[in-house]
Amino acid sequence: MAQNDTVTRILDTAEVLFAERGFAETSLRTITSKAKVNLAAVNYHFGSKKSLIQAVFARYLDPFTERFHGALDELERRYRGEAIPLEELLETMARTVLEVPAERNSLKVFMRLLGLAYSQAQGHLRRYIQEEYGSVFTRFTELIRQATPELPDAERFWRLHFVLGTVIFTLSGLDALRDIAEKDYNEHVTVRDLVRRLRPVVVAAMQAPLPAPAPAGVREA
Amino acid sequence: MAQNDTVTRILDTAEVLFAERGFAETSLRTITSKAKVNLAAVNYHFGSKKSLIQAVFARYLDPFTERFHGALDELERRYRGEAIPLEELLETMARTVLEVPAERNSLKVFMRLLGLAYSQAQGHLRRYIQEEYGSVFTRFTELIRQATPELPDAERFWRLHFVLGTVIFTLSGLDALRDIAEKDYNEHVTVRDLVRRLRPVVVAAMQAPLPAPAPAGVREA
DNA sequence: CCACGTTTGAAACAAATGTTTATTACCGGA
DNA sequence: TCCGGTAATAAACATTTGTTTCAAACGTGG
Repeated sequence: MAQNDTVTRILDTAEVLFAERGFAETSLRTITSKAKVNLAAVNYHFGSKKSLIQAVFARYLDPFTERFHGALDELERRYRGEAIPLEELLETMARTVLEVPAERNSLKVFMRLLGLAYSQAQGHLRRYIQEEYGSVFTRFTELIRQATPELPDAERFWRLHFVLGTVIFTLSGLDALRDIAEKDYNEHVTVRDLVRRLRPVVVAAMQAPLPAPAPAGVREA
Repeated sequence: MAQNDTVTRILDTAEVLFAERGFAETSLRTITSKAKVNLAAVNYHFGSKKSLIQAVFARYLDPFTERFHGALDELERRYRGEAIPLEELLETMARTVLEVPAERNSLKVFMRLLGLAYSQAQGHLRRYIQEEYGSVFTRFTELIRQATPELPDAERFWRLHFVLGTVIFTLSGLDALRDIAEKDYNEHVTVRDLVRRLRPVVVAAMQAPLPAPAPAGVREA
């Protein structure tokens, strides 16, 4: 029991500090002192700081992928081979992302961590996430493909990343943006609120008219 | 001349390393050894690592703001008090962003730095950029406001950042994404090409229907 | 050519970091 | 009760970090 308590307290403290300051900017001493555990406990229970970072992500992503696979199973069952509508897919994705951390009231922490996973260098983290959780993303993009047959493959590829950029960028900079929004528009912004605002924008982006064809013969370095 | 050479070589090296690995993950020793200058040169010429980071940004943002102000002057002259169309404003922004680093073939570095400025903690950097370059952004958003009178202020604020996220995320990760796109779709992607694809998506995002009103009484931590 | 302010250089500094090492405390099963 | 391994603790370790120091080299104006 004592061991579990120490492990949990380290994870709880680490995820908050990581989300607030990033990985390199958060020392093990800051984590352990705030968590009221011994410094060596991190290396004892997790092996290294890198492993601790991965464990922080696993605690969110493991239940997420499980639920998301389940939700996609359910969708495929419901639509029996027919293409699942785009809105339905995006909605399911959003709902699952919101569900998992809601159980611990840590939605904004999870969002910020996702942002950090992309923006911070941390090659080991990207590799870990890709290897451990890449398959669910592949499955999702394949369903998106079936939902948007009118889009050329390359166009869909780029638009998915456009949209991904919107979501990740906004959520990873949420704290700073929230401060401005609160000051300028006197509006308290929750993550849920942001998702509500994101929905029509993301749909519109995916369904935007195709770009004008590329002018021929134009070369660039 | 030798002094200028040292300063320039530090800045050239630092901006590349910062863009690749982030600020905290790039040590002064890595910078100075790669730039073939003495370690103490950074503190001598810039005072501190923080100031070096700011100087890296200033080298891009100074010419950018100058050009952008000029371009906006020209637009306002052309439209003489009437609201400038949204597309025109976005087009001008895009053109200016592309122009400045194009002179040094460093678009992706510039974009990546912009992304880091948002995502990395670095409170001093955000403060510096806000104080030094906030006015040109304020001017731009005011023109955007006049171009989209149908949008509530808060909604426009968030959509601008959604769009900013799309652009910065895509262009800063251009190399990696380009590789995938080339491999999977056998398509060589230029920056111009990407801007062409971005245009309808950005416009659609700004003009998307308003989100459903927030459910009342829902609170969140 | 000299003198003086500027720049470079090698070395040292203090502080902080992740990790390891022994030692002690704990605690459930024989 | 005593033994076993597991966990917690304090201390030390080896690196790495940004910064400072001070002497040497440089170069330019008199």
